[in-house]
Amino acid sequence: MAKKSQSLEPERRIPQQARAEETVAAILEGAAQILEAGGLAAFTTNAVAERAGVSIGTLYQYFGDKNALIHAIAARELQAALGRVRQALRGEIDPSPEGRVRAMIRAIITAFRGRQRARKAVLLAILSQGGGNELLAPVAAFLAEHEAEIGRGSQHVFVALDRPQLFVVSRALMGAIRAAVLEEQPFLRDAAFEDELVRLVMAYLRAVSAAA
Amino acid sequence: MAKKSQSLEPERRIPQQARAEETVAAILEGAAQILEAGGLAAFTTNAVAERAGVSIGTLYQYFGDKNALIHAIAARELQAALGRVRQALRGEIDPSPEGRVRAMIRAIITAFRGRQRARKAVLLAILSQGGGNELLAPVAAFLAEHEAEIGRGSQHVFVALDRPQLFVVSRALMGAIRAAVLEEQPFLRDAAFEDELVRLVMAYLRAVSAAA
Amino acid sequence: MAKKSQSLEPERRIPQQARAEETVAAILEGAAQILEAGGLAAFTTNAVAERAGVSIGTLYQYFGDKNALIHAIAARELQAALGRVRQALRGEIDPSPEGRVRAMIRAIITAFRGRQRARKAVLLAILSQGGGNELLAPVAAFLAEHEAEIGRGSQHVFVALDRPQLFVVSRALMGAIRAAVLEEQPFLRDAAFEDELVRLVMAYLRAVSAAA
Amino acid sequence: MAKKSQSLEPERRIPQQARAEETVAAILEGAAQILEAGGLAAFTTNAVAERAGVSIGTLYQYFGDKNALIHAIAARELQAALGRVRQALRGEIDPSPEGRVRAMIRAIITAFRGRQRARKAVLLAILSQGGGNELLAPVAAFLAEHEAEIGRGSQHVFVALDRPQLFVVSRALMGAIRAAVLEEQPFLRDAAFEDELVRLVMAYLRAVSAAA
DNA sequence: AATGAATGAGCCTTCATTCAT
DNA sequence: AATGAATGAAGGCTCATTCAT
Repeated sequence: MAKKSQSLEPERRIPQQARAEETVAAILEGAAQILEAGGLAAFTTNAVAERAGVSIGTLYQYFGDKNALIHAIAARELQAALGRVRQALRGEIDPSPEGRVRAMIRAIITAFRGRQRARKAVLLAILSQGGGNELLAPVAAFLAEHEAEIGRGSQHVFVALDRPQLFVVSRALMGAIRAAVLEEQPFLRDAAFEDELVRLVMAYLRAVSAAA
Repeated sequence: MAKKSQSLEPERRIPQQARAEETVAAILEGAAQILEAGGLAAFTTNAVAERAGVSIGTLYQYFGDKNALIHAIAARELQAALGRVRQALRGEIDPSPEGRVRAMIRAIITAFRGRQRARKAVLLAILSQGGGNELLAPVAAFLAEHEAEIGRGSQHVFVALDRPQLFVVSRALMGAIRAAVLEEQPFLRDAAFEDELVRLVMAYLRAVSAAA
Repeated sequence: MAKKSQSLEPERRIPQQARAEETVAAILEGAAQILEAGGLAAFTTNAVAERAGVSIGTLYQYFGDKNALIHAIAARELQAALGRVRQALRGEIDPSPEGRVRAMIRAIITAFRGRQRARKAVLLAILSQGGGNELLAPVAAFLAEHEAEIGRGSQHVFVALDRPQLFVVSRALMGAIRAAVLEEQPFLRDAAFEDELVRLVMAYLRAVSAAA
Repeated sequence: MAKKSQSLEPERRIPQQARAEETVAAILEGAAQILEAGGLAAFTTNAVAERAGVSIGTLYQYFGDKNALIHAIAARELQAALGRVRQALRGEIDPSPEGRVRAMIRAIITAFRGRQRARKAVLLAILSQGGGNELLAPVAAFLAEHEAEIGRGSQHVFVALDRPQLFVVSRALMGAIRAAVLEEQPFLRDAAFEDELVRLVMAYLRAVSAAA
């Protein structure tokens, strides 16, 4: 794989017309489909272009190289996932801390369902080029933001977490979910899995607050 | 047409002479070095052979295909890592459950130093072909063995964990450590980080045992 | 892993531009030249591409694999040979059955001159993969067509031949010619040789029709 | 394939001891088995050595290169075939010309049964290197010898065939049989096939003698 | 803006052959 | 005589990328 561009955004040509945006969207969608259907092995620029119904030349008009394309889908998938989490958190009712934690975990797990292969492939591709860091930032930010929310409120069970503590919970939680995705664990959909994740987070939060 | 091999062991020829064993060792070492130096992208059979100071034909005499080679290093690296953890656990004194947990976590963190890229690359390669399951056996064995140890003793705080629970703790713990490594977090060496990990695991274990 | 193709026609891409058709023609011609010059041993995809003045990638754009290429030249050579036979049959005058048989035999012998090595190589290649059957269709069609012609006319000496009989005459005839060619027999050009072949075929046809 | 030796006989070392002869026999038998089982594609020197239960080095002690090995089996197979034909001709009873012809044809067909793949592979290999001529000598000799026999006797239906005539019948006959073998025609075992061959030869012989 | 034919570096793999033991 | 580990030239094939139209 050539290493030329690291940018998350298309670089060659910034779409300025409606048609161009459609083209970019088609390419991105085609890429996601290829990934979902055949994994990273089937993910060739030619295959993506064909699936997108676009010529290979056009693809290169919007994505400087294969890398740029991968980063673009990664970003797209990530945004979509975060959006779904945010969405899922909107409707939540149970205001207890555990209720909130569970809501968040469920939202995340849910966000990770569907197009699992594509997600896995993207993850793998990103990781294999050491470009993962940029993508973690939004996740961390999201967690921090909602962690804060959880700590707030009348019940206020939790003290605020410091940096390392925030790091540990968030990465531990994501680590478990990510592993389930990457290893294609069947219990990803089980209620028991969700329960254990809730237990993990809650136990940690309580322990931290007890120590304070 | 090539006949694909999935075995962890070299398949083509089982070394019968001293020279042959040296050759296999050289290839494995060469492979690890290439991986460490250039990651998966640089990992070509020709490069490995050259680094190992062996002809490409010789490499294929012992490893049916590129895959077999990757599996072999994966197994080797894994054994080495587990060995280092085991080693680190030997010297431990504090017999309390928390002492044991801390010892293990410290051992793992320690084991994660050196040849990180190679380890990462191997992991990626294995994961990207879905062939990882076979490699889990030794890990499971190791965990079972030490879980038993941990659960032993007068205090006996913990009940045995079931499959999903084991998955959650282990992956959460590894997820946090891995993230710290990959993101090159400075607090990787801090005692505070270790403390939080211990807190996480202990809190979870207590919560599980309390629920039982 | 490559996906094997058995089709007689280029499969990868059906030429849609004039340039593409030229390219395919160039490849086919290059392949025939390589075969003629160096036989099957020299027939490597790289050599063909180079001789054709085309990149190896381009070759594979039109021929899924080496096999597809061989089948394509085989089909081409066969068509050409049949064409020459057909051509040679045009000018014939003597309308008697023997006259027709002789015309055909002479046409075949004539058709066997030039690019002999290429023809031989193609034949060998096809046979060595057992894929020859598909190529028999045109030959069968040709024979049927001309057999009908021969059987026509007032004299109507011949009954239609059944499958084994057709096989026997055609292969016997071709066997004798082929042997003469391969062994480079000097009498290949003698009228006497042609006479004997005619005698062989006529005698057989008469025997069959007498038995019916 | 390297082109070094064209000799029919092992060249490196002429077996002078019983053990050596056994070794050569084992290699030849192994080669025939490999050919029968996997065709020309599976016929690698290493595979032959292994099947023969001999080291690759030993194989090269007796056969200078792969070619020499192929020629050796070809010669062996040919001798065996001729032997079987001779054998089959011994017991023949029907002394009529047609009886003799049929006996010979049946003997030849019979000789071609069994190990068809090996025979085919050998034939192909020989032909593809243009080295076939040397192998024809024994066949020609055999045919001449027996042709004479057939023409002899009280009934004496046939005049002696001249060179081109002998060539035509023999090659036509062999051509039909060879084609049936190479194309793996199922009717190779049918009585009808034999009948047609007999008809072909007899018709030709009668035509020649009638003309004389 | 788009097309798609063309490119070619380079990968994986095979297998005939050698030679030290 | 025999062994078998080692060799390495060479072949088939892929795929990211370019550029003339």
